[in-house]
Amino acid sequence: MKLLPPDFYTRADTVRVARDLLGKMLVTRFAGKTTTGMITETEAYLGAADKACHAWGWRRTPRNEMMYERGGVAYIYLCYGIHHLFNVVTHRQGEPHAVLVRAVEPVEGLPLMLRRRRKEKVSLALTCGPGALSQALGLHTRFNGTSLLSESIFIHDAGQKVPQTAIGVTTRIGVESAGADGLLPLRFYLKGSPWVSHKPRSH
DNA sequence: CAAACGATTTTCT
DNA sequence: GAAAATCGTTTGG
Repeated sequence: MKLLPPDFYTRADTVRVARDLLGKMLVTRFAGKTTTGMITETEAYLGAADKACHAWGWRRTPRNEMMYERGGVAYIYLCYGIHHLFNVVTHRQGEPHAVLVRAVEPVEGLPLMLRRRRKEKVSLALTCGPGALSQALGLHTRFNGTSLLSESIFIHDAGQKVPQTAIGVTTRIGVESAGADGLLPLRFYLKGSPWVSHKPRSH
């Protein structure tokens, strides 16, 4: 198994990291129970210059503190009082960039995912959407700051090839209030995969 | 200290 | 398609 190395995450090009994360395996292992999802959809958040980013204008609060860490740790925060959103912190320490994981394809530990989601049957709703996949994989805010090379949360390359031409690009979801930055093409997904939170527009 | 607000999901009409 | 659910964080007085 090829664990993604530290320098995968510390790169300054967060867009590149967001693209490279597609097709990789996101694994959680809590109390010996493993769940795995293949990453199918991501969004890049580009630090102080990005109005849609929590760290826009170098805003620094207890919540977004982890974004300022060296790339390679998890930034998990509570959204709408209900949903735990999982981000991969990128770039060097002091540069608050991150990649939001918005959807995965279930790979391993399906029964546990179903139990966590309180669902009977596997469906797209199981792991499509940032709040949904986090719940399925047990990614709770209590794991905020956890290393992505740890025993409990890690990402590995299972050999899935993703050529750049297989990646779809759109604007990010739910950041309309960020003005022009809300229109930047920073959402990436595996073309043709049903495991994405919003279907690409058809003509 | 009070009040508004989410990088969403689910349910109901 | 609209609206509720739900609460920690952030902001303003």
